[in-house]
Amino acid sequence: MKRDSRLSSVLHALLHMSEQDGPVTSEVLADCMRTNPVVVRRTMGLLRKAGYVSSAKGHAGGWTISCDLEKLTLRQLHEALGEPAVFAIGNRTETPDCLVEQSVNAILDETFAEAEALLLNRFAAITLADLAREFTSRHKRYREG
Amino acid sequence: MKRDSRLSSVLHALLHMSEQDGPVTSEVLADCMRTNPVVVRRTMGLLRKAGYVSSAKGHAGGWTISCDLEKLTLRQLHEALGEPAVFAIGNRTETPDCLVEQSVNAILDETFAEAEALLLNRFAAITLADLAREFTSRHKRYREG
DNA sequence: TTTCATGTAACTTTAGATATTACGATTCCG
DNA sequence: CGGAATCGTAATATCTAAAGTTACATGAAA
Repeated sequence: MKRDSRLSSVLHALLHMSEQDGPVTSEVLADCMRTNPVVVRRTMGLLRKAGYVSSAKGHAGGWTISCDLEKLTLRQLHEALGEPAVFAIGNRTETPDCLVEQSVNAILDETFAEAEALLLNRFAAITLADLAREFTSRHKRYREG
Repeated sequence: MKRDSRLSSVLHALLHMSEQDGPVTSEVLADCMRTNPVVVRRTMGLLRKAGYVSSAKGHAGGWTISCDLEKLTLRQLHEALGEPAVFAIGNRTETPDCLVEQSVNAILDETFAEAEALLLNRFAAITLADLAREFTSRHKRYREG
């Protein structure tokens, strides 16, 4: 399976936007993320629907953050992206007739659910502002050698 | 992405084998798992390399469990399968030049690593014998209505 | 009214899992 | 021995979901 990298993408985009005064165009974001403007619009469009960014057409148009980065969490972004499947491992059949397979599914489902809950809780505890601070300190270390 | 369902498959296969006296052929396993005998051989072959099952050719050949199910854990099976990627979500680029993306990757990697560690610890705590008992009680409930 | 943007549908490409085909090697039975 | 049963495995095809691309419509600003 190809991995879904949209969460990673939007984090990258939001941080770049947060360092910018005016709106940032899809083309600029696409360039810095080495992808296509249409892909950027598609993905950022989901964040717009959730109210985290806004977009403007025409001259001096582009994307702008429209929420408080101290309050925006990775979990909210994951939800805005439609809560894509977290795991690349799963059951062969979701509703098997075979009782053996039902037992296997039951145990695996329970285990994956626990791990997913942990992940989502961690996501809920990380704000974009946290990420911005992590970047600032990384950038400082980089400048200092 | 298509999810990797081999762990689920081998658990299913091993439980069926454990209820059988003699060896079980790839064809029988394939039938009950609704897949192809070649797929069964390919996957079971990995367990054979790890020493958990053995295979015999010719008449009355097939697959046999060659370890103690009380000691065989889901984690060992996951390892025998080559430790496939656990997550369907990931970084856009693994070694980005962009410092912003490096920060994003660092935080995501850390978070995914925690969730993966939890999952693997849970896997290490579940034996095939546990699964067999879960099946027995499920089967009992089923027979009783 | 031209240019710069987004919005979005339709289609193509790509990566990875799974399935299939084909054939070789080995073992057992008669 | 000869044939059927069975695994071993390489090569190829299929399927699925993510990502990329093309095309064109819409709207805003100079």
